[in-house]
Amino acid sequence: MPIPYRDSSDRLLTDYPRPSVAVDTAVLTVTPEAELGVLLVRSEAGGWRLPGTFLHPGERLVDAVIRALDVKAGVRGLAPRQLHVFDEPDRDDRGWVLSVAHLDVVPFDSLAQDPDRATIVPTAALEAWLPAPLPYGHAQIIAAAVAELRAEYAERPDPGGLLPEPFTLSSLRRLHEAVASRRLLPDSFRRLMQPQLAPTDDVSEGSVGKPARLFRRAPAA
Amino acid sequence: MPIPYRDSSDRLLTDYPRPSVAVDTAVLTVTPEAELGVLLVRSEAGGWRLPGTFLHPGERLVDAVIRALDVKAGVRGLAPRQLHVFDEPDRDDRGWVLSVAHLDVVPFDSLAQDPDRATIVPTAALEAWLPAPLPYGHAQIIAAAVAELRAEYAERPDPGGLLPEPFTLSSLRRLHEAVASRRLLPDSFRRLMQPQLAPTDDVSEGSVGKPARLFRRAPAA
DNA sequence: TTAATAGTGTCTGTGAGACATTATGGT
DNA sequence: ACCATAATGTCTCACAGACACTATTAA
Repeated sequence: MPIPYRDSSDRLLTDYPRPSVAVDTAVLTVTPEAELGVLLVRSEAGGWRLPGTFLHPGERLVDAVIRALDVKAGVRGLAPRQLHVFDEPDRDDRGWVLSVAHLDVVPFDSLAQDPDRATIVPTAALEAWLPAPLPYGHAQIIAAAVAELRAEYAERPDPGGLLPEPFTLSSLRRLHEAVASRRLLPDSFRRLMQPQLAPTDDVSEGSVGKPARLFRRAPAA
Repeated sequence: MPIPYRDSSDRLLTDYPRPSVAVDTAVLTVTPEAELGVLLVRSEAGGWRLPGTFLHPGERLVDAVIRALDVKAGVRGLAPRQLHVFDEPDRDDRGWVLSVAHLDVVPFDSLAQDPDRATIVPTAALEAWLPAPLPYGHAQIIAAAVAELRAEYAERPDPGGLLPEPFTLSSLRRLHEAVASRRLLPDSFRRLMQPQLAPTDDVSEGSVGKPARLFRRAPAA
């Protein structure tokens, strides 16, 4: 129960109108075609938008993100990160709505898509793919999410856990190249990442060329 | 006027209780003693806290920050940056309150302090200085603000505009040392910062030793 | 045997760190 | 003349980039 409280204007806290608070999430993944993609769902208006929902009473933002992805896109098992609050008063025609943008990373195979409800769009070709611009500044959110993801992948091996273990350095590098959407130097990549990986005694098999050693993500640091 | 809208649970948007949204700001500065300090104001309960306020209807978060600093601490002329949303449901005993943490940087001389209302506390000695822990997770906010400020000062010369122009490389380095709270190597500092500064034809005077060239912050990049 | 890929060794250029040397003011 | 500080020159070491060379498998 709120405790009565007067601010500097001597109005009760509960007197003020309050904004609705929504969460919108850019779910990023790497497609089998090695492209960085984002999950979009159909909006009520018929177009496409990022999955989102309104925050329920007493709910954590993270829990609202997980709930929205489960209900709207059938996605589970996530670790969302907060990006930014979008607060333009006129950004949403449903009223005064603040949106807290989030980023999440999910393996492509975990995104069992119902094509009528959800789809994965390559971030590089977002505008060309969409019939109409995304509402509510969602394009800004995707841009911020991609920038954040690239910053994380530039430092650590697959922090989003997109690659099933064990994996080779080559497959890890191809994943990172998809995230960065540019070629990475094999030498520099190996020097940066190999110390952060746990080696196994196994090697890859079934392909031409010398079999590659298999690694797992590092146990400690 | 909000447009009626039914979500997946078939409840009207306006049916849901909404959270109060507050802004809390860590105003950082460097004191004449070359310490990194944060502005605290007296709370209604008698202790100390970060200056903050509730978001008014239709107001931008940035404007709420500026209003709070003006009203509660007499500070003007700011460029706040958003840091993070704190959403623990029980963090505020006045009810369901989300707090959007902000960072701002202000020259020490612009903080005309009324000692009964506001004070500057060295961030390094925060816990030792305070009679009681800060409420509402404000210590977390300060830690995040200091980390963000240090990241910015590691890259660019005085992005917060704390130093009056023109200035010498030595005084700029002493400022950056105060922000980082560690010694910086003069050689590396000069090599990183001098290309980002605009030289003037003047030199410092009135001190012992060879006069130093004076610089201004870079015009472009 | 050849093609293809994995993995290693090594050369080079750049830049950080360290420090010596010169420049130029005040005392 | 001497001291203090600014400014410059240069040596060394670490590392990124580049590339040659070896290793190991499938076809």
